[in-house]
Parts: sequence; C-alpha cells; structure tokens
Amino acid sequence: MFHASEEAGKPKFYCLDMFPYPSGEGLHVGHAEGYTATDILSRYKRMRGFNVLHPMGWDAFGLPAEQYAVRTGVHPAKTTAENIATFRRQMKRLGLSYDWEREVDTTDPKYYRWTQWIFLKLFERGLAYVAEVPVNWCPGLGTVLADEEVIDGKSEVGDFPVVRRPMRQWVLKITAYADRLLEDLKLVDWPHSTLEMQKNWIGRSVGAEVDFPLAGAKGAIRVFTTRPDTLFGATYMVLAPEHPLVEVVTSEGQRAAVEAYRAAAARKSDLQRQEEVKEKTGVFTGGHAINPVNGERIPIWIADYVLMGYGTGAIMAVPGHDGRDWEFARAFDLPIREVVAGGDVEKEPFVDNQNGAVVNSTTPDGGFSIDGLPPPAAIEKITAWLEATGKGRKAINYKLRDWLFSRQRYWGEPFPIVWVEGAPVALPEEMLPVRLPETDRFKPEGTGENPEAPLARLADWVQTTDPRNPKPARRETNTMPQWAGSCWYYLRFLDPSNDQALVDPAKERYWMPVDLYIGGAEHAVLHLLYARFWHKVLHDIGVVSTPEPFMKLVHPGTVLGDDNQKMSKSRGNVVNPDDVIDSYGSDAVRLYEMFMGPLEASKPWSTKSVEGVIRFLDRAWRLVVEESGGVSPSVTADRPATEQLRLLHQTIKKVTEDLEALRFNTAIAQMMVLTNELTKLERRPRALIEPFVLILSPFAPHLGEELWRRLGHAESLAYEPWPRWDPSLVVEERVTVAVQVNGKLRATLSLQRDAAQQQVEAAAMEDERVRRHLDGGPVRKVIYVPNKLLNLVVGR
RNA sequence: GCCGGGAUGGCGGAACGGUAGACGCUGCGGACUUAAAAUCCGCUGGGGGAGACCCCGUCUGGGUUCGAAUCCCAGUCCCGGCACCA
Repeated sequence: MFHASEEAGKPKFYCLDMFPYPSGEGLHVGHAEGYTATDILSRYKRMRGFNVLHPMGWDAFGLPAEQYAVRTGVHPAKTTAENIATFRRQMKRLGLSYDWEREVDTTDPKYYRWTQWIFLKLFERGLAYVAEVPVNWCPGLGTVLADEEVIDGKSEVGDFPVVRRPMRQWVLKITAYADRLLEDLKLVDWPHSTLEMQKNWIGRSVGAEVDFPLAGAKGAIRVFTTRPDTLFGATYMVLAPEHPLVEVVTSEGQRAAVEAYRAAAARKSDLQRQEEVKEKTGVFTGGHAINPVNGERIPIWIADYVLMGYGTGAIMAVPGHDGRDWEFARAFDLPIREVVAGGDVEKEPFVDNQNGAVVNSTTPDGGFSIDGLPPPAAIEKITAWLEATGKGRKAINYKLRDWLFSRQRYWGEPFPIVWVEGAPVALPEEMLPVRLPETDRFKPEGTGENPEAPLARLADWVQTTDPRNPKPARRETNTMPQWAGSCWYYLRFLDPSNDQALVDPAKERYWMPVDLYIGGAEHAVLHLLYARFWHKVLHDIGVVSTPEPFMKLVHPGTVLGDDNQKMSKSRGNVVNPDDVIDSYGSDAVRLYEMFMGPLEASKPWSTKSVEGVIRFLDRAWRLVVEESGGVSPSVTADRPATEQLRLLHQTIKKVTEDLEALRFNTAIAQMMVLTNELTKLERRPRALIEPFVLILSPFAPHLGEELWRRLGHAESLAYEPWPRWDPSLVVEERVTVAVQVNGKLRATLSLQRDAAQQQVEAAAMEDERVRRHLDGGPVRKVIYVPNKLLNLVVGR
C-alpha cells in the first residue's frame, strides 16, 4: 500500500527516520515521537501528490546483543532477529506507513557486503590505514573506543574506565575531508546548535607554524600557534610528554626526572588527567631553544597540558597572553612578559586577540617590528615576515582527528582484508561479503598488553590464502564499529536488493538527497559527521550525485517522564507505548505525542493528558457515527453556512501551513476548535465533515480510514487529494478592533472589515470606556492598524 | 571556563512588535441519570469591587517604541554540548 517507486514527473519526497538499534527493551515513547512526525508528514505529502519514500531498517550490529551473548551464550543473531520482530510489530501497531519491502538490516551479509565494499574504496584511496596510535583502551569492554565514545574518561556504553595506550588499529582519514565537512555545512538546513557542534568538533583554527632551533643541538622544535603576534612574549617552550624530541633535548642531569614524568603521564587514565586540570604539572628537560624572532635562549619543559595529538605536540609558551601558560609560569616561577598592552599581566593573562596594542616586539637589529599594531594586524604582518624569512609559515589546524575504525568485538562487520607478510591486502570485490564466522565464544579475551579479538580464536577462519597467489594469509580479526552500517543505510533504501551495485545510479539521482531527516540530537556529531564523510567519498567516486546527504534535519526533543525527569528504569517513570496503545489506542498515542508541545522541545509525558486527545478523537467519531454504529443522521447533504465554511477553510489553511512547518501541536489545536464547533451543530453538512476527516487522517490514520469508509467511500483515503482552502473564504467579515489609550487596552469594537479610519475613530470616541481615559485632553497622535488596533495618544 | 538553547496561569503549552494565556489537562458550577460513569453546557492568571469596571501580571533590572512575552543592554537560574585543542 505504501510502496514507492520512481515515477517521472511526480515530485519526490524522501522522508527518513534515524533507524534504531533494535534493543531488547523495544520501542519507547521517545522513538514514537520522531516516527509519528515523519509518518504524518509522509501521509500528508502523499495526499499532496508527492511520490514519498518512507523506509525503515535496523542498525543491528551493536554491543548490547553481544554482551547478552557473552552472558547467556545466545547468539547475537538470534537475539537481534527477535528484537527486530518486536520493533517491527510495534511500529506496525502505531500505523507507521513504511514501505516494508525496503527494510534493511546492517547485519545481513547482503547489506554488509556493501559496507565492506565502501571500506575497500576507502582503502584503495588511502583513506583507511593501519597505524600505531594512542587509543582509548577500555579494559571493561575488552576493546578500544573512538574519542566520541568516551565520556568523562569512561566508556559511553557501560560506564567503564578508559585508559590511553598505543595500539595498532585501523583508522579512517576523515581529516582529509575536514575542510569540506566544515564548508558544506552551508548547504544544509540543520538546527543551529547541531551546525555549531559540528563546527566545534572539526575545530578549524588558523595560525602559524614557527620553528624554534635547538640551542646546542641539531634540529628545531616546530610549534603551532594562533597568536604569532605574541612570539616576542615566548619565555619558555613545552613539549608533550610523548614528543619525540624529548630524548634529544633532555640533559643528563634532568633525565631521571623527565623519564619519571613521562612514565607517570603514560599511565594516567583520561579521567585522572581531567581531574588534574586544575593544577599544572611538568618537568624542566634541561634543554634550551632559540626564539627565532629575538634570538633569546629559552628553556624547554615537558608537561601533559600539551597534547601530542593536536598541532605539532609542542608549544611556545606565552604566559602573558595565554591562560594555561600563565598558570604554568606561576606554578614554576617562569618569567611573564607583556607583549600586548591592554591588561595587567602580573595579575592575570591578557588574552584579548582583538583589542590592545603590541609592545616590546621589535627584532634586536631593529629591522622588523609589529609594535603599536592591534593583534589582528600584527598577526598578518608577522606571519608574512615569518614566511619571507623562512622562520615559519601560515598554517591551519583542526581539532578533528582521524577516525579510529576497528573494534575487538565479534558482533560487527569483518574487514575485507587479509594480512600477508605483515602487510594488509584488500580482498577483491568478488570475494565479498566476508561473512562473520560462526562461533559460540563471543567474549573479547584481550588485555591491555595483548588485546585479542574474539575472531582471532577461530583458527580455521583466520587461516586463509593470499587472493593473488597461494601464499598463506591471515584474516583481519578486528571488526568495524557500529557507526559503519549507519553511515550509508539511507542509500540502500533506494535500491535495497540490488546485488550488482550499492545503489542504481538512476534511482540515486531520482531520490537523493533526503528531504527530511528526523532523529535524536545525541547523533549531532557522531553519526551525522561520519555519514557525511562517507557520503563525500562516495560522491568523489561517482556513486552519489549530491555533496550532502541530508538536506533538512530536525531533532525531536526528549520525552521526559511525568515527573519531568529523564525516563529511566531506576526512576520507574518509563512509559511503554504498548501499554498506552492497549488502553487508549494507537491513534491516541500518535496524536498525544504530537500534541504535547513543539516537536523540538523536551517535554514531560502526562498520561492524564492523553485522555484529552481521546476525548477529541471520540468527538470526531461521534460527528459521523451514531451510537448504533451507523452513519449519524446529522450528516446531511446541506450546503454549509458561510460561517461554517469559513471555519473549515481557516482550519485547512492552518493545518496545512503548520504541517509544512512541523508545528503539529498547533495543527491539532485548530482541529479541536473545528470539532468543538461541529459538535454543536444538529445538522452537519457532509461538505464540512469529509474535508475534516481528510486533514485529520495523517494524524489519526485508523480513525480516518474508518470514518472515510463509513461515509461511503470504497477506497482508502491515503491517496485522496489534500483539501484546498479558498483565501477569500478565510477572511472574516467582521473584525474586532482593539482600542488603546496611550498603549493601554481600553475597549474592543466589533466593526465591519476594512472600515475607514475616521469611522473607527468616531466609534472609539463614543465609547464610554475610551472617553473616560481621554480625560478631555487633546488626542495628540493616532496610530491605526487596519482591522486590528487603534491607539490614541493623549497628554503632553 | 567556552558554545548553543530556554524561562509565559495549578500543569503541558498558544501568541507577523499590536486584545497575553488559543487548544488541552486540572479544578469548580450546571444539565442528563434513581445513582454513578460517560456525554453536553458554562466558569477557571492574581488582587479590588454589589456591579459597571479598575489595578497588577510573560525570570530580574535597565533601554528603544505610540505600543515589548516578542527588539537592544546587563544579570539570575535551568537544559544540551565541548572542555588544558596552543
């Protein structure tokens, strides 16, 4: 019934929900909110003549099913299939009009074959590589985690401690796309906060790289700074503890202290590091470097407030104009020098990079100076000079790191990679999919010292041959993270059973991009950034035609418990949609989800208020059906009165406009107004009732269809044309004009529409409530807004 | 600390710079009923008044304007994100 196919000449509408991880808990009322919104819109768009694609699928690889398997021995595939069945049943019960022929499941080999295929493309293009990288190792989970999966030094899943350690891992070069990921945010209509979060996550900053030659040794320390205007204020340098030059610069006398500090830093968990942010720690290396702008010999320290992963892993410290350097200098009694006037650097760092004037910044030979300039101009001038003299250059840095892409888990996509003599070799496309092998041991048994993925134990599977020749090879035993499958599922919906290509190009061009994407704000940086990255790679290799996948994005607000707290089992305030449907019906759940408040706002669930929307649905039912079940005799073939028609058309207009703007709550309120009026009538013209049933139907499809049938229609209303409103019928003949005296409301007058101003003034002057406040004084000024308001200004 | 978003009756929420509180919940009163439920009708921001009406009111304090919930400035509190990113 809701199958979509490409139809030339019909406008398309791709309406997508973020597909869920099918957890054992089943659907909750938070899911139902977003799904109802897209469903209402899909139904509305169908009636507006759009060719609507509205699919659903399962992000079914994931940790909970695997952990359940570890505990119980039940294969995750089995658990997953059961959970999917539950989700599907609940969705059907809610009347969600998905095209179920397009259902996809990321754990299906026919699906992950193409996930693996995309990985091969990434590998071919050098965007997937293996590296010894410092990773977030989570002993509790026996696996590594991406930065984004670590919250406050603990795993996002399970809340286990996480430590940093170097490990050989697959990494995707998302940083190669940093600029485009940032730039193309201009192309999409997304919530402001999400755009900001992505921008901050990418974290582009413009500055300069400057080389500080070592004193008494070969080489130089390269630093990145956004404040080259403060170069003359650098009084010391700091290397990250892991920085390779630490070996070189450390003096014999300091070696023991430096080694001890490095060892301690390596052992620290992220959590510990964070807790210690308040107090700066560090050790002098004994080495010195030469400040290239003034030839000064400055000491080199190591400290863990400098991170190896950002910039060059080394900084020039300008304590006068940087908060962290200032604290460090105070803690270790290092000199603080003012090079931008405007504050008092003895009391606090002066970090304003817009205002102030550069001072003490002239080369010893007097040949170059930025003194007197405000920081922005100084930055420009000195950067050009650094470049000209070969001491440095303009540079751009990103906070975004490459994406750690391997996990030591069973329940994920295997990599289409084998290892031959220590080198990764891509399997040819024809060998896909690389199926996940069967096992009954799901637990990662790795330790921090010797991480071992569950797949590594399956010797028969691991041992294989080089695809190019008979040489022995070992399979990659890590699996992909859960994000992999969700990076491109919106493309598979377009062509879900194609075994020749990820998606047929003609279908891709027809449906893409996604017109409306609804899903949780918790994916603002993770899923949405990764998916955009893959999409751009697919764009580069010609698989997709659009630069961005999701044009409009909306995050439904969190549905809170009736105690205004986040729903959680421990609080006991979780509402199960199945229960609510049992007692009130699915149309009531749909309607209430939308009536609670604006889609994007967080709002508390109130079962009491569900009864309010039930009353509305009952009233709508009784407009048409009498107690015996037959069509009510009050439904007549009468011509509706003008006033009745006006309210109908006002309602059609408001509901239509509100739907386009996703204001479901106010659309429902307007339909309640109409219902209340129709209820009062003893004779209800069919010409009023039928359009009302049609505009109600996207919200309450079960009720809508039933009423439509009883009104004598054999066909479903799902593809009936959406009612139109007549603009001339919408305007009222009589209007209420507010009369103010000095801006305060004193009276309201009911007048003929478009009355002349003199007429309105005259009527106002006669009104006792107005005259009383005019107090005999002259009317100094009159403001008149036609059909709305008259403001009389009196007094001096 | 930085970034983003909020704050309106007893509650959820409406409101192009122009009648604050639509719609719903709750509560109160009435009709129907032997009675109750359901349903239907009315009232329901605070204060004063017999009433006509009047005063106050959209987090706080200033400002712009004939007129501010709405725009500007300063602040308080709440929610979300980031957090030693040089």
